[in-house]
Amino acid sequence: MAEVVGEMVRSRTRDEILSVAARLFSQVGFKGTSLHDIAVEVGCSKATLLYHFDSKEAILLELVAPAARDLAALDAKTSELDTATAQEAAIEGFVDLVLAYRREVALIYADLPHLLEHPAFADLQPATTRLVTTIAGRSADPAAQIAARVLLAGITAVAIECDDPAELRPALVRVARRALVPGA
Amino acid sequence: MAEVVGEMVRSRTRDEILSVAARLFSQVGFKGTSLHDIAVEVGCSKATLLYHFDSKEAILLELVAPAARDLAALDAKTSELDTATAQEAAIEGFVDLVLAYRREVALIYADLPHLLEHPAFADLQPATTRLVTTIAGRSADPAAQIAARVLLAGITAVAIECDDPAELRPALVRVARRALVPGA
DNA sequence: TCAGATCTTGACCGATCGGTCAGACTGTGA
DNA sequence: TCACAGTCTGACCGATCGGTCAAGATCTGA
Repeated sequence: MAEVVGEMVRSRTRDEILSVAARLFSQVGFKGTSLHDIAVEVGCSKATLLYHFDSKEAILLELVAPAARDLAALDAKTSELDTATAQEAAIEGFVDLVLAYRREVALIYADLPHLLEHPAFADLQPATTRLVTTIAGRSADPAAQIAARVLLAGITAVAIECDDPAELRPALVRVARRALVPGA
Repeated sequence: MAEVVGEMVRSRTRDEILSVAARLFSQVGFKGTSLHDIAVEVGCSKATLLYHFDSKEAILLELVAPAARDLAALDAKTSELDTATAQEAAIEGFVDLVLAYRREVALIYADLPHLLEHPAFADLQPATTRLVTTIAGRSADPAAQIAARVLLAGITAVAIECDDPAELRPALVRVARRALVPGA
């Protein structure tokens, strides 16, 4: 029982560090946020941050890992479906993912070149590329690929700014279908 | 004549500073780029950079000013047109603008919150908002507004990565029309 | 009560940051 | 030749950065 309480106490500081860091990283960027900034908002010291995390970068990596993992899972899932089903599932799945992970996606978006250097995210780019292809209806037409990339980037950018995911979801799915699905 | 030669010499270093800074700012961000980084690539000293520009921030502001100005001009131009003509002109004008200023748009994109604090860019957000409305066909439907924002952000993101603007232009215009224009 | 584990911190570190300035170099026109 | 303007720079500045560490506080189980 005491172990559980200990875990909860430890989790509280650690979770608060992640929460504050996520907010600051998405507002002013990874480089625009200092350990000092995070510590002040959490109400602890820089040394506390670095007791819980190996480095500033480790905080970022821990924040974005779940979203990166779910992106890879979505890619894997849609690879197994036929073209039309996969396109629909990819559109809805992607919209749901970016709405669920708005902040994390903002971090990935802002620091993609930097994150791509990290081994943990080596598959991020290929997975994204495959997802683009799926959303383009597996079309070889360059215009369809471009359209898919426009919609993915646009959905991401708008989702990031969003306060009401439930209201936004149908509109995002609709604009993607309209732009990408034949006869939509 | 000597004045002209002097102008050319002065312009050369200054232009090179802007060119290198634009590339570095768009690759690793304003905060991710140091005066030292820029100086090393230009082949001069930090003091030379600050001889030609008042500050690091002044370099950024000078880089993005033309694009911001042309965005405002596009907004002004399309405000005077009827809805359908304005929508089409705004779509094409916006695509042309982001293709012409890919790097500068990347800088604006990455540092928007920071830039919006500067008086010179106070109208950037309102102009962008009006452009969204124009591209949405001046529709009051929130879904149309969302669709317009998705397309603007998506076109911007894809244009930034682009190597061949001439090839990309028709595809960008087409996906915007398809997503936004009734009966397209 | 006490040893050990966990959490926290102030002081400090080397490195880098944006920026300044006195002085040197170059070019020019009188 | 020389005064002046324009360009450039090395050395330096104060501030901030990411990170370390010895030590203290707290909690826990025996």
